[in-house]
Amino acid sequence: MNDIAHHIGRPRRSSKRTLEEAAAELFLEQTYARTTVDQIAARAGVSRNTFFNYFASKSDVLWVDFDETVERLADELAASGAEVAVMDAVRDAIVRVAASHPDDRVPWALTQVDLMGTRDDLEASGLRRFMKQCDVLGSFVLRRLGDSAGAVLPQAVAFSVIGAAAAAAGVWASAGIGRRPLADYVAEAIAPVCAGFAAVL
Amino acid sequence: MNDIAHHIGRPRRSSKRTLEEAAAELFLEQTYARTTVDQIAARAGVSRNTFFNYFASKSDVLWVDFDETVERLADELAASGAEVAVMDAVRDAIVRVAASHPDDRVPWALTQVDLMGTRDDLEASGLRRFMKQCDVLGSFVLRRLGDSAGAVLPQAVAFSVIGAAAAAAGVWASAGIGRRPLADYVAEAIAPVCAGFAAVL
DNA sequence: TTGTTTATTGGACGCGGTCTAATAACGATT
DNA sequence: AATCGTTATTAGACCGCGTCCAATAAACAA
Repeated sequence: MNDIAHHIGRPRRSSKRTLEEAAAELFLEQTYARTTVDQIAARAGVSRNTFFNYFASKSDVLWVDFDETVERLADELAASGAEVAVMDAVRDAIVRVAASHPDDRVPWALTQVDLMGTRDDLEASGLRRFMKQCDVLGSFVLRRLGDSAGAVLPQAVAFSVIGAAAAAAGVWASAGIGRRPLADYVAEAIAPVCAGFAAVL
Repeated sequence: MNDIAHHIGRPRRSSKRTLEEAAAELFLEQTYARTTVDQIAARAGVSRNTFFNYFASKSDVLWVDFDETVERLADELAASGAEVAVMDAVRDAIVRVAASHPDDRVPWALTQVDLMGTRDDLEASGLRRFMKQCDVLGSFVLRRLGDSAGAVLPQAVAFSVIGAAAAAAGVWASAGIGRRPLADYVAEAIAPVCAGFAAVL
């Protein structure tokens, strides 16, 4: 994952960051849809196949910032003690993850959605990440509650809380310069959801 | 949209239903991922281009049932009177839409997700529908609340409620034979979310 | 020098999706 | 019956994403 520590074998010629920056330039010039993988690779000075060596798909380059911060959700959840109520643990973990996101890094995916009507693979990559977070959160809630809550509620918690957080991220991204920190938006969005579930769990 | 009433021009040789049934057979035989558009068209007795004449994309064939029922959400929302509280209107509208769904029709999209790890375009089509419902619901909440609720809450309502409903649909789909009606799952999932927002709006 | 490991590269392929132009099948008009 | 307008189907070409494989290049180690 890191760019350092390659003691053996041929050294890397490029990096995720390099490719992301090359892609970012092209996205600004001609939008995401009109930018081909060949162009990104060419501007980064590597071949097309090398691009796929760093990213599994073209759209993955839109989510590097997002992926880096949201990877920590599982850790934050695991770090919560069993004495704190489930929904409080959920809310605090998500807000902490949001707070750890650098204020100036807006994932490209969120800006390009507004720019043009959300292309296919962009949506694919978005839902993949959405579902992944739901998996993480849903299994946590299921562990904490056991079978007592039935099959629906844990899933409902996961989908609605992550959904509210996604909505907050969207508003945050489109708020432009002068926006408040991401964690503020997220906290406002998920607090009612968590409160609602806390009342029935 | 309907298959009838083509008084002028060349009559249609196929229909969405025909193509969907041809696709369903192939999906059962070899899963969604391993089925090509050419195969679907061939089994339905038409050319590949004709398929795209009925569906905008391969994955759209997975959602015909879903699309048909969920198209009514906007109407249900519009039919609600201004005297009923916002979140009550939202909850009732969604439950009514869910109740109108025939119990035996499980959208292919929901079954194929379990079957194999959710292919790209399947996810793309899923998020497209998710976002569309969020648009419908979000603009309704915005109309009802005006600017008083800020920018985040209406979006948060839309995303979390639709998210909860999607979770319910997923549980419903994977519950197999003997499951309760879809509306039961949906009502259980979205009630806490609606209650949570009702407390702060 | 030789071997090992890893990264890069080129080339080919399949598939989804778009586009255009040609054609086929209908009703209506003359 | 011949013609016209309308709509559906079709063939064909094209682009771009993503995958696969074999060849090569660049490092280190023995």
